[in-house]
Amino acid sequence: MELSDEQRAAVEHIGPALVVAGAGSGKTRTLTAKVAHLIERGYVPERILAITFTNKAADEMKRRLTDLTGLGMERFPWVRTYHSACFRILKEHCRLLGYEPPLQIYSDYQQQKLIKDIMIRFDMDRKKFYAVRSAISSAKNSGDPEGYIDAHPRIGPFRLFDIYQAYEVELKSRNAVDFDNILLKARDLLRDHEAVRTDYRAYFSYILVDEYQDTNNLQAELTRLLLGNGNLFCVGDDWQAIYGFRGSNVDHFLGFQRSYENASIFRLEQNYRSADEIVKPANWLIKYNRDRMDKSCFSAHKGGAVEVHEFFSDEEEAGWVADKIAMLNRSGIPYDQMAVLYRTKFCSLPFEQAMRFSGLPYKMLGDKGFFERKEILDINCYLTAAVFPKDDAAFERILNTPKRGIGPKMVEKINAWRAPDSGLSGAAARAVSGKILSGKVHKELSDLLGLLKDIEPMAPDAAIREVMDRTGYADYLKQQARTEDEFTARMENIEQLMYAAARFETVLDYLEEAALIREDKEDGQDREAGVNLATIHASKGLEFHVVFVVGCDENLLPHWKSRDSESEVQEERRLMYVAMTRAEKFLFLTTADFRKGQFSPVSRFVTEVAESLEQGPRQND
DNA sequence: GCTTTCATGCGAACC
DNA sequence: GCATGAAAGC
Repeated sequence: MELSDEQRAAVEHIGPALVVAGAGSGKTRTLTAKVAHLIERGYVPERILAITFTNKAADEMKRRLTDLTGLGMERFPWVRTYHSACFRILKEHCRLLGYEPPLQIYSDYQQQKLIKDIMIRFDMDRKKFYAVRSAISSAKNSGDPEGYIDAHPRIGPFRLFDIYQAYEVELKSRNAVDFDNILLKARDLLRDHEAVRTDYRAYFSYILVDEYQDTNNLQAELTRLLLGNGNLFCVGDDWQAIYGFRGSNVDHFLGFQRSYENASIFRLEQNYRSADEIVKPANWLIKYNRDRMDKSCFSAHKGGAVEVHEFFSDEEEAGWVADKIAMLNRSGIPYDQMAVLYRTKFCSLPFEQAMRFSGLPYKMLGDKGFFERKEILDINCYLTAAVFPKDDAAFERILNTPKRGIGPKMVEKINAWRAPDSGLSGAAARAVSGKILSGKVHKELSDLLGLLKDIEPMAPDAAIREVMDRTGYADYLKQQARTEDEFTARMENIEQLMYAAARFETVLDYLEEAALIREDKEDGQDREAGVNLATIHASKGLEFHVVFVVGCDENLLPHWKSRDSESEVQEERRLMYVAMTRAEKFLFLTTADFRKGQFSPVSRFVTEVAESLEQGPRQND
């Protein structure tokens, strides 16, 4: 593999190191080369822990490693996300923390349901749901829930401590962990059980972490707990830290040398992606941030351009962007090499409309994850209910999906039959054997319970097929779908699910994997080429020939909620930086005076960028 | 008459 | 996707 001198120096260094890698500097390439290099030097691949930000990135890295080393994918069992690696560790030793295997992962759906139940118990306004969920999550990801709760004791008149505790007690009694608990409990395990810690420390010969700038407190602590010999290699770019809102803490990156004495710092400053005309104004912009490492990014590519355009309304802005895209496409740039990036999801609407109006193909990146789609959620709830009889959320969902004439009142009635320590499905079983229900409901319920019993020991793909056949799920989808296309798409999703599930031997194995994969979308091969519409967050790590950063209004980017805090404004500026550096050749920054019924001046970031454009050699039209 | 289903409007930050 | 109220079904 060809490497620059800077990349090579980082790859060949052994011992604690931080690689400060600018946008487009070949970060992933360096990381992969590093693992390959270690293997060449005799490190055992199975004992290398390489943490990636997403499952997709983990798969991509394994694929590259396979190409590079000739070893099979299975030789890299510890190329994983933090969540995936921690669950593996936690599962192994969960008895030490008082769990009874199998340990269940509560994904968003179950977590939501549980929090809502608890809020009803506390008689809280359901509008506070987001506040409750995010408080619980922040408390955990801070690494010190008690400390967090002391600092944020109340949600309205309610004590966060009481809600938090009620939620944790429920989770524990169901042998379940939510996503944040995967990290929190793994931390507790490694911190409090020396023997376990010593084992893992001895086992891992090298730890590598990608996107280290977006590490949260818990993840930083876990890294330290797992590190035995000081062989730590972290890669990232503090200028691109954009997940502070969900607990990421860039201080771990900035303070790396303080945390790891005698750590070496490597800088990758050459941008191989963007033209210098784009790199320069992006550098200029980021200089307005106070908290950042110094780095002088440059590019050897010339011939790019940055333009700023101001419009009266968002419709006008969107119309212009669509026209420009059509024009650029006529000049030979393929649609999928162009992207429209915006700060918040709702901004996409006028752009979608303009694209449709002009008949241009487009696709939305970071759309609903595969596992959050209704049909996938339904099927997975069937499997979950079969394997985890105590999972009320899953059972309640399938109880009346497809419609069986069992509504909320009937659920109440069934619930009255609940025995201590049994779930809703247990209550249903008692109601059936007690023969207290009307003919139709009795039959429907006993059929459902029979189905769950039958699929429990099956292979996952066979279980899915069985659910489809015996519930008439396809008919239900057909009747629900508004268009024929929607029906076909949903059925194709289920086909794909069956295909993916066939890789696993048991339903339990399959569910564990499915729960850990949240963000993976359908894979791109069968998607038609089109202009990419995405939030800036969703565009991280991607690159396009042409980029439009739209909605550069002072109330939108920076987001109005962030304006009062210096550190949040800095994060917004990094967001702008990420957006700009997605572009290879042409970058358009656009703004509208009037959007969604409100007036807003031009973003301060545009003003900052414009300063550098005036100094540069190139005039904008 | 009670329960479920259907129809409609409203709002959703980033994951 | 959720809340609401009207229509349909047991």
